[in-house]
Amino acid sequence: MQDVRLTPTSYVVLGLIDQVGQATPYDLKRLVSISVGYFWSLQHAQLYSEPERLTRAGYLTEEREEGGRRRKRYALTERGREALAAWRAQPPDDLAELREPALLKLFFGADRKELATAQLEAHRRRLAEYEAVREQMPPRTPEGSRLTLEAGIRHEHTWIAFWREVAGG
Amino acid sequence: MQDVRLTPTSYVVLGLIDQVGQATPYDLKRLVSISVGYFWSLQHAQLYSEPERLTRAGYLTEEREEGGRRRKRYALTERGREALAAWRAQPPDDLAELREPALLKLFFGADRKELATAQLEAHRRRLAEYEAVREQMPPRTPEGSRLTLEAGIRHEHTWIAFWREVAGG
DNA sequence: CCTATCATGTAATCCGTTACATGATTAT
DNA sequence: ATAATCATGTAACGGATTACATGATAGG
Repeated sequence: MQDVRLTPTSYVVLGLIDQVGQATPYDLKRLVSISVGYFWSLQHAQLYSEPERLTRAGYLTEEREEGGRRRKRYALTERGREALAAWRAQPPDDLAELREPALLKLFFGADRKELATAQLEAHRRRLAEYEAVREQMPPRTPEGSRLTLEAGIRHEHTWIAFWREVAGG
Repeated sequence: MQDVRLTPTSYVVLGLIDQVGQATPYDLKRLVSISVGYFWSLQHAQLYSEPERLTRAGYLTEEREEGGRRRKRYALTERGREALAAWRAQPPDDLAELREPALLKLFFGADRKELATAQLEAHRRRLAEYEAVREQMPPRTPEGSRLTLEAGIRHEHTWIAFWREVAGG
């Protein structure tokens, strides 16, 4: 059993498997795309390699389906559950940075009007998607989903106001 | 001369060298820390490796100081200037994701009150820093700096409002 | 039927982070 | 003087992205 560093990716995998009990990499892919993927997306290839890593380190068990596609199906071990709980209870790490490519362009002298117009449209589209998701949220959606989506929506509003001013100035 | 993919890191290096004419890795480190570093920070080691990469691909020239520390000093080539201009003119890539670790914790069931309190304090501190920078901005600061800082400040406000409600609900 | 897209997975590459180092200044 | 921090750089590692592959399903 080998030591690995637990990254945010690790906790996404652990957290999702915790929510659903067990999952194949493809299950994880779909789960990510309808949940945390809105603010923290992952490449599908990582949903194959990351569970392997976590299994090597004793956080997950792996069992292969007999016959058919012989999928690998993962579940939490006790160690995995503990790691997840410890992470949840820890004070959060450093704050995220904006890391917005468009801001880099703005900083390095791109045409403001053009840039702002393109950004405005992209953010409006994204806001519309988020709002559509919110409308269709079933009644008993967990608070975590609801709140993270809410955070996303607010940031979209902030971006829209920002780029509108940049475009208009 | 070797092909390399140009990443955001590449454009930070190209953009900064474009602004100052020429720079050593250590110059770049300081430049980043007082400019784009507020929303797009880089490890100092990358400011050694990235210019090498860019030089291998013909975007920069490298010359070594004689004597002393024999620092490497980089400057843009024509190809580098063109690449930077092309990037500036391109429509922006995909929008950034929030990728906020605290949101992951919220999503996966961390204690809302505790989490929100910690985040509130961290964001308040960061907002104060940004505002201090804004106060001390010299008169003729380029619009790019001013606007990107403004974007940062607004997002901090958004976060503060969000976490305040999460804490209060 | 044939083609496009979805489902599912592995392998290779490489950028970014972390660890390691050491000479020069500054502070006490 | 000595410790601490700044200045400056290299090397190793590993997580994340990209490329490569192929069987299944659905649409036209």
